[in-house]
Amino acid sequence: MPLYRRIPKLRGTAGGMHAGLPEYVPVNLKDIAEAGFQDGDEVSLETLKKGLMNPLGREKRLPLLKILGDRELSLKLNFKACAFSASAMEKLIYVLQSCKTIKHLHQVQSQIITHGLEQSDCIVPRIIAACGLLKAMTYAHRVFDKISDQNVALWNAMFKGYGQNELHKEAVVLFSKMMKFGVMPNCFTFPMVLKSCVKICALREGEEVHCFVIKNGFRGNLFVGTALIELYSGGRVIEAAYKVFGEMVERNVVVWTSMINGYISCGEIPSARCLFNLAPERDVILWNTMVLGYIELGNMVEARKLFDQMPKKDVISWNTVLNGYANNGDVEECQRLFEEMPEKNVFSWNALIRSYAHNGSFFEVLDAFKRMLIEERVLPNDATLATVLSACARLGALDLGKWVHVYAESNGYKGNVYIGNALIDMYAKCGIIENAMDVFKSMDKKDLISWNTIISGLAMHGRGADALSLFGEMKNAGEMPDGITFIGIMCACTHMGLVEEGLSYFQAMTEDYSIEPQIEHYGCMVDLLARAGRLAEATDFVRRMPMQADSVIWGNLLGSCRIYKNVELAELALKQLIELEPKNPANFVMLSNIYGELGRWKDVAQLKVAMRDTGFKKLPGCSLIGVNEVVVEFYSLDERHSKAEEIYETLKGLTKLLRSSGYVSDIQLLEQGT
DNA sequence: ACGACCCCTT
Repeated sequence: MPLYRRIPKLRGTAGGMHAGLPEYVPVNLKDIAEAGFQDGDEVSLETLKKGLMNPLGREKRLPLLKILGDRELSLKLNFKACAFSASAMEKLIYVLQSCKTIKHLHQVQSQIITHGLEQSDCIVPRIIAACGLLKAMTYAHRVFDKISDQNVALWNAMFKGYGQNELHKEAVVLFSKMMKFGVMPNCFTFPMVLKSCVKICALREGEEVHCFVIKNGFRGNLFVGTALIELYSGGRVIEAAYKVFGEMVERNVVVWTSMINGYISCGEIPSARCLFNLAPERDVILWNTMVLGYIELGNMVEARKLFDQMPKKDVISWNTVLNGYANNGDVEECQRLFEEMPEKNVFSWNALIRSYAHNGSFFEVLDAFKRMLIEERVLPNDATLATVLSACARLGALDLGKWVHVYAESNGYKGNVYIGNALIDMYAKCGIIENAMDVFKSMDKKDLISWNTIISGLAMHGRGADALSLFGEMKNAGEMPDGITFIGIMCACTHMGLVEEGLSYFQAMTEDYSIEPQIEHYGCMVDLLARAGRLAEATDFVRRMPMQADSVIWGNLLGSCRIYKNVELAELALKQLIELEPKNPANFVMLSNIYGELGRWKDVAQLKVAMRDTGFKKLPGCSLIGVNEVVVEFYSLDERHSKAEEIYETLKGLTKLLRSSGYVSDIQLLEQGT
């Protein structure tokens, strides 16, 4: 027990070796100091007793007095050697828990060692826990290995740390080591290890753990049972999960919830609902689970019906349905529900904002965000800022984006990967690739998305060489590229006209990285070839694709046909496009432009008729620019802006300026040619 | 000393 220290540490002049004195004596340095004693004082036991009794005779001190009894001892107080009582131990534990850096932890550890507590059952698990919070599990393992008597609590602390840090594989490996050493797990061990098995889809290992559970008689435990149900549900062996559920003698609402959740995640909603109806007790979490089940299977109507039936709703219930509407694109219902909510938290705001973003209503995203800031009841979190930044990216709202950047940094979101990634994207899309690069470089933790975002950002800005060199750095950093990475890479090659390189990256993607090319990749390759003028090869690529080319591919091909004035292929592309999207007049416009550029006015006229027959008008292209912190949208020949006249005057001036410096537009070329 | 079920992101 930590309360007791060996007597020699509290050196008494009359000797701690006094016959009959218990080997361990509780001491409390703080109390002794508080009672006015000082280091080096020689006191009789009687005095000490009186001093300690004096202030209020707190119960904590009584054991000391009891054990020391009435012996006539004279003690020389040695504060340094004198050790830790409960309160000092608590202090030490508190310090351990509040370690902010690994350096700090080392300092506390040296304290621990000075006091000879480095093997203490009470302290070591806390050290491991502190390592877990500091994401230093390798170090934790070193500490763990140095402990001679590893009890279950220590093992459990390791499992917990691994779980917290997503080191599930390590947890599972450690468990097999534990079994090999013959250490007896307890009821806390199994749920943690099983959870790690679920996380890494280690069903087989999980089954082995299940065997140990049975062997050690833990299968009646509610926590263990819940974990087993989750193991089998996660492994899509719902029958096995149900077997565990059925064999449990005692089931609480958590067990029922896990089982129902298992059916839901296996897509068996009728079974889930059946169990839901049978459940002897339904708490708000079970209701929420069932509502979410319907939502996940796309049944918003049933979800809403259940939601309306709920006897008690918490903020999560509301958010669940809110998110359902947000993800299903029902902005109106989402909005309505949001206003009705009795209590809103940051998730509620995020759902509303995301529903706008999902719907492409980016101005509303910004408005909702501003409203959130003004109302001040709920602070935005990293998810909020990431969504807002992506809206800024879409709108080109650089000023607000910059503002969010400053806000994020002054609110401690500096190390957040989501925000970092969103910032890279925002700056790239707003045209400031240097800032995107700065953000990228400043991130001390980067993930795959950070690399993908900066690579495609550079590619889009025509900085293909930088994109490709970053791809090299990415590999050096040990980050595994995925399909998205290669889209960026191929895009970079396309921009630089590096056809052969592009083709070889495409090959490497499948051969070296075993990434199965998606339609986007084929599209990139078609684009790569077509833009380089190798239209025949591009067409060939389209033919050899394992899937049907979509409108994007044909559209891009049509675009290249315009540049290289290949009418036959353009007509073929248009034919495909009309089949794929008969309602999109933009396709006609493209071919019509090609005819026009070649002076085939008869064909242009014919196409116009065909286009009119479709009955659809081409939506004019829309541009968005940020002016004085406000984003303005305008169309071709748009006169809605209050300063339209001024704008067009400026534009005219700009065009004049461009011409005087030798710029010739396509239209003029056309005029000259005919 | 240690534990389970529901809402959030690029």
